[in-house]
Amino acid sequence: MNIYDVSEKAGVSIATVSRVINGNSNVSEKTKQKVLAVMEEIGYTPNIFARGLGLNTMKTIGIMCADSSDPFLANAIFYIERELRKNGYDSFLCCTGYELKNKQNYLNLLLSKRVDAIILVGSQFLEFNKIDNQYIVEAAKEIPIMLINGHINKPNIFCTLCDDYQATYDVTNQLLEQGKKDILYLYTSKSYSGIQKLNGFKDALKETIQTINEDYIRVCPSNISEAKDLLLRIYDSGLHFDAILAAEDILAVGAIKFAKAKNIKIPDELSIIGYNNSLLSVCCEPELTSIDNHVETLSVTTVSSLMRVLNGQTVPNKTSISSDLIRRDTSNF
Amino acid sequence: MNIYDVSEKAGVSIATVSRVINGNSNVSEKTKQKVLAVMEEIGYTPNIFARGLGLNTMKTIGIMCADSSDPFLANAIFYIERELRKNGYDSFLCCTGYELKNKQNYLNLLLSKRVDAIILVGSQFLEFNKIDNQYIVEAAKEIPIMLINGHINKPNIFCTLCDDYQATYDVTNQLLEQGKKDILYLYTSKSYSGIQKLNGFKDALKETIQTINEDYIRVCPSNISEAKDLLLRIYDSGLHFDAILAAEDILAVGAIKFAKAKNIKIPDELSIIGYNNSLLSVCCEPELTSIDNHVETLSVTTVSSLMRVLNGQTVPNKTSISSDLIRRDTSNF
DNA sequence: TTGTAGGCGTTATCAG
DNA sequence: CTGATAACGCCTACAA
Repeated sequence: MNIYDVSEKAGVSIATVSRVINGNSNVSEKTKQKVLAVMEEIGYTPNIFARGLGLNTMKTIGIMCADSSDPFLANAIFYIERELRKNGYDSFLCCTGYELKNKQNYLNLLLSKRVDAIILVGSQFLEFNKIDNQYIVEAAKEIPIMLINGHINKPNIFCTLCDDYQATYDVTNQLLEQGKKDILYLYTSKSYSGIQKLNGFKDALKETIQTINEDYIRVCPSNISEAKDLLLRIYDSGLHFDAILAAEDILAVGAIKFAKAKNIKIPDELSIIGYNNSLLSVCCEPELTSIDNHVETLSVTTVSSLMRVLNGQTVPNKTSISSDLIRRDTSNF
Repeated sequence: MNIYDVSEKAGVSIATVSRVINGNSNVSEKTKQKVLAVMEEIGYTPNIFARGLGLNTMKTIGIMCADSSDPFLANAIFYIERELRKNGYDSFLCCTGYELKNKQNYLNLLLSKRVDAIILVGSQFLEFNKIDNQYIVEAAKEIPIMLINGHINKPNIFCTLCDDYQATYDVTNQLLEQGKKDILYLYTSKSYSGIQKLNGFKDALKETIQTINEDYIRVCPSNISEAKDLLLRIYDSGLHFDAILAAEDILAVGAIKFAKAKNIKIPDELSIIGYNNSLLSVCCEPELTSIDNHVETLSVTTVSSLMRVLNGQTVPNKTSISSDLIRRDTSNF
């Protein structure tokens, strides 16, 4: 079942068969049909390795994400994969986890598999320490690297991101306008977009209140009950807060659970804002006001940029998309 | 940067270099070190295509799932990918969507990529009509096919599944023992496991009540508000029910929303049971009693079976895992 | 329009 | 322990 078998059965040379396969050059309609018929008959499929060997491409894109069970990432993967396939590309998926060492290993692995490009999904790939991102810059010397929700301004790296800074900046201002005085900010990591979100919050605060009390800025693992417990502790410590801005929906759900436990009225006594507008936000009670960062648009844009890159067209280093606030029942606006 | 460059620099033949790469045969420690040093120096990486061409394997497994944004499937993918990598295998991911035609296309595509095996994740791959599954049987003539939550008894197909029948059978009995008389069953599809679940429910009912009223068995799209609306309509039509058994957590969440809307007390007036024990089940209020089908175990078992298959060991056609009921606040048990 | 032959980078089988 | 050399299956000049 290789090209020789086909050529023999069809009574032509392998070159002709190859031409037919690739819809290339000029082959007479008659021989073309004959070859096609034979291929159909013996169920021939081109060997991808042999093909790749000569062409050095497999029409395959590597996708890296920290954790495909994270709803945001899972959605992104779904859309990316779909778009890629529309363009005739397949994808290799790597779930790297959160450790730098593993991220580096997986990236090298992808490189060694000779993928045509790599998409890094999620800001988890931007380390706080710039030197730790060097491995990405190095990889970009070989193949294009696409970043979703991260930014590195280096050759052959292309970033698509949601304007997280503006999103938290705006919503914080809305909260302040409502008369909320003590906004608690909950986040899970100081990834690239984590920092953007935090800065948006801080800057809005600075403009109105001038000072920032670091007690109102808290880290928390990405887990409902941990978030609830943390808030319980903060509450019992006597710190007063009348709004919670969470960098992830799951933390906001934890906040709702906390309010239930303490019989605090949402949204009058406590407003809660989530981030990602994920399934969780309509699952909880009351339903969560959440910032929608447009995963689908982010994914589609990334892939279409990539296609342009692969076609040798020029693409900007950074493409930014604005986010929207989806109003539900945990806020007064 | 190929094997010739290395051999030249190291002053040995390519055969020796190849031996070093593969940690094969006997190479003198001295030459080995020399070769290793050169490889390091010029940053040599073996070309996977050339390797694949000779070996006709790429140490790569194809994974197919209908929709990676489905929480259950996303989790499964995460675990499978992790286990595969532990065993030195990479994975190709395909999100096929729900149409048969696409499933067939993707499977062929995977086949043409020369993957070493294919894992079909989720019972969405078992069509109601047996003939429609023939494409899977055909594929199994080429490479091993692993099924998660589906069953086909044919050569080279290996199935790992959760005992969904027993799960719904047991929980229905528990509901009946609690004195619940009118249990509404909500499901999204008559996939393989969909049928198992439904049969478990029906059989438990038959044993106790003898007759089954088909009005109590309803299809519903996998969507919170659609589930809620459907229940609202059923309720308004005057049909009485005091328990809801949902084939998916998301439908159960819709049921909770319905109860809230109508001010029905959970669990006393209405018990609700979900399925999958997903993140949703702890996100809603009250938290959902749900059947845990052990995604992780399912995934781990599948991969370890696959490894045995690839090593030529014998593996049973079917491996079944029991599920557990996770008791939370929407039931009285 | 068609065929021949060389090359892509490895691995494996022989000899030495 | 090491080195030639023949596959592996396809693509693509170049020739006819």
